[in-house]
Formats: sequence, C-alpha cells, structure tokens
Amino acid sequence: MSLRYAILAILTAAPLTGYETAKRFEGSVGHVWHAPDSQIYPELRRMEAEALVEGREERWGPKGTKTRYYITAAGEAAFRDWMATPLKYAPWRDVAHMQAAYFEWTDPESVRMHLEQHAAHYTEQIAQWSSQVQAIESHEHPMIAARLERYPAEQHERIVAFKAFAYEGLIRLAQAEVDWAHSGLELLERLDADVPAADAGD
Amino acid sequence: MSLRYAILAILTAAPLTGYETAKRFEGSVGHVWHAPDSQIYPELRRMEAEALVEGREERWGPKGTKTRYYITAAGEAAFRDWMATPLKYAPWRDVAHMQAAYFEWTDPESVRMHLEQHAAHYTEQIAQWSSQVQAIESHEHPMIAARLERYPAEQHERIVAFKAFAYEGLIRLAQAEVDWAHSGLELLERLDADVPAADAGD
DNA sequence: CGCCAATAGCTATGTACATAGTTATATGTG
DNA sequence: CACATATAACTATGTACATAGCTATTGGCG
Repeated sequence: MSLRYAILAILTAAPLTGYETAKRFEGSVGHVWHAPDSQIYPELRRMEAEALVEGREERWGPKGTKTRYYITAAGEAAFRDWMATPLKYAPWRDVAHMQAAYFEWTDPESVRMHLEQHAAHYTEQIAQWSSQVQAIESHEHPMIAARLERYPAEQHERIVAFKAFAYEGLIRLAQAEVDWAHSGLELLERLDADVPAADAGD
Repeated sequence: MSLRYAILAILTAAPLTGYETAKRFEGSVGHVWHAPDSQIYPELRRMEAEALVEGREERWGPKGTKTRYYITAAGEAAFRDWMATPLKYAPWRDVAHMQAAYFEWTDPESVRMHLEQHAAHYTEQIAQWSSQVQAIESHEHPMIAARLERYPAEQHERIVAFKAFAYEGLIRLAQAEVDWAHSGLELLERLDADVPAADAGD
C-alpha cells in the first residue's frame, strides 16, 4: 500500500503518464521509492477507480495516445491523511547482516569478498543519493523544479529541505553500512592473526 | 530464498523442531532474521524433500509427537555454497524515509510525531540488539552455548565474533536512524522559526 | 482437578514484489 | 529511408511475506 502514497506524492509535483511514473520508480537511479511496472499500472487504475487520480487522454503523434494522471482533491486528502498517520514498522530483515553472523562457515577470502562487495554497493548508493541531494538543493531536480513552479514561494524552503532531509537519512544509513563493512575487514584481520583458516564443522 | 539459508544456519547450532524454529524467527525479539509460520513449515518440508534436512520424530508426552530437524551433509554443503556466493542487493525501499520527503504535506505536530516515533522505534531496536550482543559475548545466548558445545575450541572466537559483528552492524543502522530523526526535529525547529505552519497546496 | 499458557504443527487467504516478456508508436540519427 | 532507442502501455507468472486462524497435546499453577 505504500506504493499508492508514493505515486500520490509524486503527482503532487506534476501530472505524469504511467510510463513517466514507472520511470520515477525505476530501481536503478537512486530514488526514494521503487516499484515494478506490474505494480504501477494496476495501482494507477485502482486509484482512478477510487477517484484519487484522474486520467486524461492526450494525443501522442498522429496515431498514438497517452494517459496523463492528475491527482484529484480526494487524492490530496488521502495523501494528507496518510502523511498524518503513524507508520507501522515491519520487522527488520537484511540478508547481508544475517549472512555475516555465520561468516565462520566460509573461508576468509569469501568473507573479504562479501565485505568489499557490501562496501562497494553502499559507496555507490551514497554517490547516487548524494547526487540526488545536489540536484534537490540546486533546484535542478525536475520534480523540485516542478514543485517550486507550482507552489507559493513561502513553501519552497520546506519543499526543498524535507527532500534533502530524506536523502540525507539514506546517506547516513549507507555510510553506516560502509563503516560496518570496513570494521568487518579489520575484525577479519584480527581473527586471521589468531588462527589460520580452520572452518567450523570440519 | 534467504529463509532457507537462515534455517540451515540455525540448524548448524542444534537440531530444532518446527515450533522451535518458528520461535527463533519470531519478529518481536530482535533476531537477525524473521519469517512467519506460513513460510517456515512448508520450507522445512521442501528442505526435507531435497535432503538438506532430516526430520526425526520424537515422543512428546504419552500421546504427542514432535519432529526434530537435523541438518544433513548436503544441507551443510548447500549452506557453505551460499556463504561463498555474492549477494544480490535489492533496491532500497523504506517507507519512513519516503514519507519524510513529503513532510511539507502535513502539519509540524504530525512531523514531530513521526520523527519521535521513528527515534523511539529504533531506540527500542538498539536495546533489543544490544541485549543480543551481551548474550552473545557472555556466551549465555542459547544458540551460542549450543555452538560452543558442538564445535572445537579454536573456532569459538570466530563463532562469537561474527555474530556480535552482525548485530553491531544492525545497531549502527539503528543509531543512524535515531540520529537522523533527531536531526529532523532540529530541522523542524529551524523551519518553524522561519515560517509558521503554511501547508503546501492550500 | 481445572484452567490457562505453552508447545506442536500447521493452513488459508490476500498483498507485495521480482522477473520477464509483449505490442504499438514516435523520434532521432546516420 | 532505415534502424535503434525511447516512449507508451501493459500482462503473465512465480516468489516472498503478512495476517489470521485452526486443532491437539502437554505442563504448570492455584
């Protein structure tokens, strides 16, 4: 159900086609939410059925059409309601930490590979999210530009500040993951100095 | 598929019944993985069908029975294979950070409520995970005790160190979330000092 | 002895997500 | 003009997870 509010949220910036919405939720460019097409198109239709969005058909070239979705007053109200509703926190679940708990079941080279991969992954995330923050703060991010055009100037500071704040939180998490992986490499060195590779269970 | 390896992992400490396994994966007491019963029992059966575990029936009182699952040699091999396999990182997805990006759509009291709830949630997680670390390092954690009884002394340091390491990573993440929420409360104060509660879109 | 909670073993149902693929049209470039 | 990529709109299928509930037996406590 979070996808619904993520869609409503981006429609408060500007109306979008299904394809543009899917582009915003593509998992590879550092956005704050993700979803596959197979969730997005049906959800847009359900929201349209509930009058949270209104789809207006536009011409696209001489023979094509596209549907652009506008958030409705009911959609804004639903979004505001959700924005005032306490969140339900799911239990934490993370494969990398779970696997790390059992590193004694593999050789130090594999442990090193996992930790280096983990650091590399989150270093890349930091780069992606940092570039989002830069685009937000410079107002060059297209959704920011759209919002600043649409809403009165006295709201601009909050609009920009909260998006930067959200990404800064993600960057903090990613930095904690990088630091944790590095501390794991140090732990590995300490453990290797103690006992050479004697695997558990052998 | 991660559940399978989480189950194999805990069976390397000691054989468990389905119910005991489900207890280890209960979402409310700070473990490193979680799963509902509806996943655990079918997965145990699939793993038994694939000879990764062996279920042995035991008597339970005069009329009851229980099945205790033992990891097999094939199960250990599959677990080692997974422990040496690079992980696939899913795109990050987190409702609290997504919602924070749009805090301008609600009033400062709701923003404060969200941030305080976020800090409280992760403060509680830190307490739970810290108590896991204490139990691990004091060797009073039942799974640790089982492992130290089962495996040779030269492996004990690694067994303990890697589990503590995994939880320390989770604690770092939780601390980053608490710090982020606190920095959000500070941001909120700065924004409130600038402009009183003018909501976007009104 | 009765009652309640724990132990034990599940299933049904629905939602969220991953992956892969499809057809049609438009646009830009060489 | 031809070709490749982007835009546009999806669906099919399978896995992961959430929630709620079920029956049976044992054990502890008042």
